Amino acid sequence: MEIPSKFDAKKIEDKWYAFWQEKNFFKSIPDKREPYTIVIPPPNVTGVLHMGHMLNNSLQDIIIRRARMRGYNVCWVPGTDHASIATEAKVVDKLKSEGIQKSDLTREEFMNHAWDWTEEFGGVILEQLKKLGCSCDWDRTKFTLDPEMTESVLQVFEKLHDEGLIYKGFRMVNWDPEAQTTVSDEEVLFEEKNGNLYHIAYQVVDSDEKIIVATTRPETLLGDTAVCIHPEDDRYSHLKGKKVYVPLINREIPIIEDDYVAMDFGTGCLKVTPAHDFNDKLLGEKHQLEVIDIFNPDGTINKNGGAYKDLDRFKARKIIAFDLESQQFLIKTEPHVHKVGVSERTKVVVEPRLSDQWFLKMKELARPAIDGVLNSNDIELLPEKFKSTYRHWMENIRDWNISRQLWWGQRIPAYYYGNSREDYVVALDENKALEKAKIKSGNVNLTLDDIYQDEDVLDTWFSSWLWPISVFDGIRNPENKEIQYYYPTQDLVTGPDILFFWVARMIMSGYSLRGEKPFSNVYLTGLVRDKKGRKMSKQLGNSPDALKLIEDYGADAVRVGLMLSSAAGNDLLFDESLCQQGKNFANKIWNAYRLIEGWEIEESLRAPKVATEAIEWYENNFEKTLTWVDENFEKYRISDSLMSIYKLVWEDFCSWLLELIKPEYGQPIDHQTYNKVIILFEKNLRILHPFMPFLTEELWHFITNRKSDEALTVSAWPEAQKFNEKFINDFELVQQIIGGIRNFRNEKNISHKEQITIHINTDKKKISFESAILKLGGISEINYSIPPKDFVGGSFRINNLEFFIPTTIIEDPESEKQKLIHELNYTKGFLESVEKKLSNERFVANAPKKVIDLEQKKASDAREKISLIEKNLESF
RNA sequence: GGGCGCUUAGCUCAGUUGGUUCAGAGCACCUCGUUUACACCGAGGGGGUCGGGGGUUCGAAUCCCUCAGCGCCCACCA
Repeated sequence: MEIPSKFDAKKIEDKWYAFWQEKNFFKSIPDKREPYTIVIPPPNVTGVLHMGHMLNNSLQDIIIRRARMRGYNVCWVPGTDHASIATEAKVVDKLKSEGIQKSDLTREEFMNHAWDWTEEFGGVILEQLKKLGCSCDWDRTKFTLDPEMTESVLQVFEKLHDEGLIYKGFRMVNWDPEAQTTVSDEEVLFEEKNGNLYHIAYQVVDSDEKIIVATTRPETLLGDTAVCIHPEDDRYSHLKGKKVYVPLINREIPIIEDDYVAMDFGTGCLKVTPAHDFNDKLLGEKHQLEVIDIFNPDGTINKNGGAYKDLDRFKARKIIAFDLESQQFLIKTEPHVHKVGVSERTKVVVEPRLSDQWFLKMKELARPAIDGVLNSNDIELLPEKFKSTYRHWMENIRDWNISRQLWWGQRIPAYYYGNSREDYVVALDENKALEKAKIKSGNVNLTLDDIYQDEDVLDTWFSSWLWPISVFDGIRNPENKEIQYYYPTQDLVTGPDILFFWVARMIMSGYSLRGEKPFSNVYLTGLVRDKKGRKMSKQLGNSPDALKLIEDYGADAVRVGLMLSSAAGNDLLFDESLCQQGKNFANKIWNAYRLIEGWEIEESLRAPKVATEAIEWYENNFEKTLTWVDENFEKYRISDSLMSIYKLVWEDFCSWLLELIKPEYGQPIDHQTYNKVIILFEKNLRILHPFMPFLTEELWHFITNRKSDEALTVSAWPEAQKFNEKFINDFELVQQIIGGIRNFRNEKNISHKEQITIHINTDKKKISFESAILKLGGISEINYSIPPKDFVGGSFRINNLEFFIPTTIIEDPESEKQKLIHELNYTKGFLESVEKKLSNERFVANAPKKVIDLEQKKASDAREKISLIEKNLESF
């Protein structure tokens, strides 16, 4: 068979992926084996693969593939998330481009459009994951809006409502005027903005005096219901109990006192707008102030704004500031930098707004979740540094606003039957609701026409927080075989940005709904950043096209590139050159096989010593590396694992082992060596497979004709064996010696083709791996003796071995001498420092024996070296 | 404002309880090499007072204090 010298990933990737699927290697059904389960962090159904997905799905696939090879019943559940606000925004945009306004549509019409959209774009990202090589059990693909998933969500809503954990509250929430929905606290980003601090004069009623209030939002004065001063503020004490007029609208409002006011900020006097500010709301409640809402849902001023009605909030701010100034209410305006909350999705400034919303009480749910992660270690959270963040958040957790004023999502299963906001029941469908309503209202004559369902939908996270349970139908059928077998899952791999949105909430739902953790390990990856350290995002346009990367470099190469750059839990600065490195590595492995494959086998030949020794060394070395790899996997140090395999294959296998066993040009290889090297190559493929599934599967099938149901992907991960460190150490010395010889050749310009003889200053028995030195050093003969007096040549030292190589190039004796003197002085200085240490009584008294022994060995080695150099110097 | 973390070779980062091999790796760089697997290659090499300062210790990249720079999370100072 003719193997091309370049590995072409494109030619093989689809073939092997189809093969794996056809053979159902990724499929899992409960059996007697131990399960190994991962649920995918479901990407947005209409999303496309970006670098963050590539990173965490590569990681999951590597973990999954290794587990599969280790004999677990591996189940990786894929799926997508309906991402209510993001998807709805996309659909609204699309409709707008077609000249359709959302407000023109009925709920049902809009939903049809949204489903069309989902069917058109949904699942694209899952196809992309296949390109990356992800070995999910695709038959299990779930969507958070699937009917059974929705049913699970609604059941949970009902259950938590019945337990009193879900309640309806008239609360101040973050309102997104663009999307016209509430957003959770976690979806609000604070941005520093340049604004103004307006000093506004409020006329005191029945007095000539004015009181100056500082505010950043003059338009909210339309909703002012008090002015607040600090009770101990002498500047204003005479005004206690008086009233003021709100400028422009001349409404009378009281002056109240509260020590919440900071006397040293602004004028020490605060205007209170309970409808539009979180603090003012609290003040309002405390002092029983009137609440005047001045905004429409779209952020324009409502009828309470009088003359300013229908103005956009920012326009209103300008006009009111202008009016204040022209009517001499505005004392001064100073620039002021402050943080403003913006909606994560739409980037518009959120408006604190009072409205009826549904909430989930979190305090009780948080308790076991805190304990499980921080005390009992039931769940391992990695990297450790996130534990303190987690603790901080969980201990200060606030109730979760789970309602959204959107259509795309699970509609809240609350049905109203009366006029009061409390006249509602929670039920899974309207018939059940009707029955409940009849009972609750006492009115048996109610009909379906008398009840109507809540307009809001549930926050997306209210479905995804159930993900590890709901994908196995563990909500509706808690005792089913699947959930009992697969739950709790093993690992959760995701980005740190959704630790609170999602991870913490899954932990809470797991403990509270199943009484058991949802997963044993949480591994938070770093964020993928560009070379300038910016987070890769669509907005910035700095994220490379994930699919193009796979196209250009091959999936294996991209996976390797990502893994090489991602240290555990640290952010990674992604650079495309890392994919090139991955591609080079793939090509290297490919060519290693090409070399082996090209050898002609001669049955009658016996294995040369150099080959048997080299193989023995490599076998030990392999086991040592494998042990290290396994250890690192346990710690989720995946990139360290890969790096050690990378070095094992490229350096140890290719540069050392293959070079040592390679037969002379045109010569055949012996049967025994050939078989062994094939076995070793195959073992390399096994441990490479999780990282580079396509290439390794291809090569594995090259090696021998496999049966049709055989595949590397379901072969066994090698069991790490005991190894003999002595082989590795001895060979290391030999590597140094060969390095010394090569360096000598380089310096002296001796071609590698030229065979040379060498003297070593020892009459001891031969050095281990002598044959390796002969072969790779290009040495024709080793003499274990110092060279004769008339020797012409040079020398170098490795440890305390001195090597003499004859050369016709005569060194300048003076520079040679200077070099020796320099080395002598350095060694003497070193010896001095070691001796000083050894003569320090406190060192000898305190340091462990091991350390002292080492220092003594260093000293004696140094002495030996000094005498060696001095002897050499005598000849000058 | 509160909390957490980072700063080690040109770049990206390892460095696990302070003690051979602790000053490392990969990439990049320089020199040499068209050797019959691979130039997506081979051989060799240079490069860091471990952010600054102070302390603890026989011994510090590692522990403590402090300063500087950077990042993240949380938080309603109008």
